[in-house]
Amino acid sequence: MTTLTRPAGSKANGGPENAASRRIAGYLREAILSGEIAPGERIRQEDVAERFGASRLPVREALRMIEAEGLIDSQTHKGAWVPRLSGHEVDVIYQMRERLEPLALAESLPHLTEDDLRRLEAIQERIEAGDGIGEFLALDREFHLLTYSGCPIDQLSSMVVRLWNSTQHYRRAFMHLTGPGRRWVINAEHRLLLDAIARRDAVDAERHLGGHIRRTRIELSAHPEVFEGTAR
Amino acid sequence: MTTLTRPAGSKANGGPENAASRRIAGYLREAILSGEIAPGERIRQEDVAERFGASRLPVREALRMIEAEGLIDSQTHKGAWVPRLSGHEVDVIYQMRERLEPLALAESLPHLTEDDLRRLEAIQERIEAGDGIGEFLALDREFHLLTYSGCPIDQLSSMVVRLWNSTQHYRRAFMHLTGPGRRWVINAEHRLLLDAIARRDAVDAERHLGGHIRRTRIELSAHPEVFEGTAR
DNA sequence: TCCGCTGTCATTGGATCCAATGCAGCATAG
DNA sequence: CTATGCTGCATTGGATCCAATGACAGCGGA
Repeated sequence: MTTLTRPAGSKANGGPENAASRRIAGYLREAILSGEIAPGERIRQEDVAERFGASRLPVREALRMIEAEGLIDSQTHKGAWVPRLSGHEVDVIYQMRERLEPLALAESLPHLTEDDLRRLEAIQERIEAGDGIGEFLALDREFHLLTYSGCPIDQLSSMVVRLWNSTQHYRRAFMHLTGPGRRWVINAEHRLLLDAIARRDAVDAERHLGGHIRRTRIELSAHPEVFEGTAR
Repeated sequence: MTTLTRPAGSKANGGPENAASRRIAGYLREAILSGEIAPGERIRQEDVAERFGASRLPVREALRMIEAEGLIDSQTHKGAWVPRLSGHEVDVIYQMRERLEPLALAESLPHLTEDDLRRLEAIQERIEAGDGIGEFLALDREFHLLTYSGCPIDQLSSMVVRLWNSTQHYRRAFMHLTGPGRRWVINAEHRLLLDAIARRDAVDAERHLGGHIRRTRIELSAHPEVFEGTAR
C-alpha cells in the first residue's frame, strides 16, 4: 500500500526478489542516511558495483532512481555526489514537512490498526528510555513514519519519506552538536500526538504534529553552525 | 537554479548535450503529459529505444527516473505502465498542491525579475484571448510554473512540477468533459495573483493562490465521472 | 465443457565490451 | 617562475549479447 515500512522509498514490489537496481538503490539510501557517504562526497559506479558483486549497469539505474529522489546530484560524464544543503534549504524543507506531514497523518489516521497503535506506544517507551543519539534518531524516524504508514496516497507517502531522507544528515549533525537536551519537549509532543491518534482526532493530531515540526525547525535554525562550510 | 523552465523535472545540466537517458526521460514525460501515452497503457522498452535510435540501456535509466517521479509504475520482469489515479488520489494531490505551491511562490517572489512579470502579463493576456482547450492547459501550466521559477530550493521546485505532472491527464479530461466554462473565475484569480506578485506581497499572493487551487479542487471533485473506471 | 498443465515466445534484467569525455600531471615556452 | 597546451588515465555513457522471468496459447484429462 505504501512505501513507508519498506527500505525507504522503494515501490511495493510483488516479486519474490527485488531487482538488483532496487536493492542497490536501497543500500545507497541507507549509506547516505547513515552518514557513511557524507554530503560533498562522490560516488563511483565501479565501487558500488564491486561491493555488490554486480556490474555497473544496475548501479547506474539505482543512481538515476535516487537522483530523482534528490538524494544525489549528478552531471553527464562528471559523476554523482551527495549534495550539501544550505541552512536555508533545510529550513524550507522543514516548512514543506510542516505542511505535508499533517496531511499525510490525516490520510493515514483512518487506516491505522490497533496493532499499529501498540507498536507506536512501544517505540515511544523506548525513546523515553533514552539510549544514544544514533538510537534516538532511528526510533524517532520510525515513530513518525509509522504514524503515516496507513496513508494510501503513494505520491504523498513517498514525498514525506523523501523529505525525511534529505535532512537526515543534518538532523544527526544537529544532535551531535547540541547534545540530547530538550528531549522532554519532544517526548511531551509525542505523547500528545499519540493521544490524538488513539482518539482518531485528525484535527488535534494535525495541530500537534505541525507544532512539533515547527518547533524543531526553529530550534534547528538557531544553530547555523550545523551547516558551516556547506554552502552549495 | 531551478528545474521549472526546463523539460519539466530534469536537473540543470551544465553539459553541452544532455545524456541520452535525460532526453528520453524528457520525451516520456512529455508523451505522458500530452496524453499520447494514456493511464493504464504499457511502455515497452524496445519501442522507446527504437524511436530514439538508441539501445534499451538509456531507456531503462529513463524509466527509473520517471518511476521515481511517480509518472509510471513498474514491477520486476513485468514492465512499466502509466498508473491510473482514483478521484481520491487526485483530490489529495490537489491538497498537496494547495499546501506546497504557496510556499514555492513565497520563496520565488523575491527572485522574480521585472522581465518575468512582463512575461506573466503576456501569458495571461493570451489566456484571456481564449483559444482551444489544449492551448489553455499549456498556457495555464506555463503561467503558474513561471510564478515559481525563482524558487531556489530544488526539492520544492521539483515536487511542485511532479504534482502538476501527475494530474495533468485528469485536468485535460476534466476540461474536455465540462467545457471551458467558468474561465472568467480563473482569469479573475490570475489577475489578483498577478497584482499581488507585482506588489511583492507574499501574504496576499499565497492567499489568492491557495484559494485558486482549492476552488479548482472542489470543482474537480464535483465531477467524479472524470475518473470513471480508473480505480487502481 | 471447463480446468489445469506445459511449452513456446515476447519482454525485461544483467554482464561484458567499446567509445567518449573530463581531469590531472607534465613538459615546454615565455 | 609561471602559465599554457598536450597527453595519458580514470571514469562515465552506450551497444550488443545472453539469461531469466512471465504471459499466453494449445493440449489433455476429468
